[in-house]
Amino acid sequence: MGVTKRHIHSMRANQIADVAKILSNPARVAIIEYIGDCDGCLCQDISDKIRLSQPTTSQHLQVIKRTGVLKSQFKGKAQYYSIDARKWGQLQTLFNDFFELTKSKMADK
Amino acid sequence: MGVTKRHIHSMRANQIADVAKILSNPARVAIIEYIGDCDGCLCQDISDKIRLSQPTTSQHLQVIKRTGVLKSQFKGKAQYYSIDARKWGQLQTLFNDFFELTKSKMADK
DNA sequence: TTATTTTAATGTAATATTGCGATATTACAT
DNA sequence: ATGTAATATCGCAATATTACATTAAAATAA
Repeated sequence: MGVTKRHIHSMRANQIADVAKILSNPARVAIIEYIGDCDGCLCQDISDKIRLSQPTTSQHLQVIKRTGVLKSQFKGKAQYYSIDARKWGQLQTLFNDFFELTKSKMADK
Repeated sequence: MGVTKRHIHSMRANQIADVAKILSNPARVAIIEYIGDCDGCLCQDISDKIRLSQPTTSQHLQVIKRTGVLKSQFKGKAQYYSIDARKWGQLQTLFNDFFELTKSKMADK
């Protein structure tokens, strides 16, 4: 078939999967790492840095953007990307809670 | 093209992507949640619980197993799955470090 | 042995993802 | 208006993923 049956799972499971999907490609991980390094950076810079073409880089940026974790600020024709700290913290909490909950279940046994 | 260019990224970026890939499907998140609930459970039980066919469930279990986070113990014909607490802790650390590092970079700005 | 139960493997179909070239769009400068 | 630079979008080819039916294998029970 090939299509994920989202509707049969809990909202929480889908939520975690959605966030994990952002990080499930090394290019996107590298992009996030790089954006952290520079104080607002351009698509072209990111593209050069991670050594993927501009269209590919732009596409990955859109994927990350969809989750609301990316902010972008226009300065003329250029667009400076940065990470939304508040949203980033939320994702961290979501993940960490999942890891902790699973761990605490194990401790009971 | 369609194939991820792993080789152009850092080992760390690939590592994070590999772990995230496990959690990037809600069925696998649900499986991990359920395995936490029961003290060792069968493939068939998991399949019933998450409402996916036995082959599909088995396949997802293999994907999770590849990362070493799943333990399985045979008792006769049945195979009881459980989560390796030590490995689970390692994955949590990997993720949390990544989130923290990215966050700390933001704080500098 | 044979039957049953449980899990894994195989084959197949549908869909999603990845990456790029070509092109479009956007914003500014001249 | 025209040129230039930075991004985004489109369309494609290659590959990966998802899900299931069927079949095989392994272990036990009868």
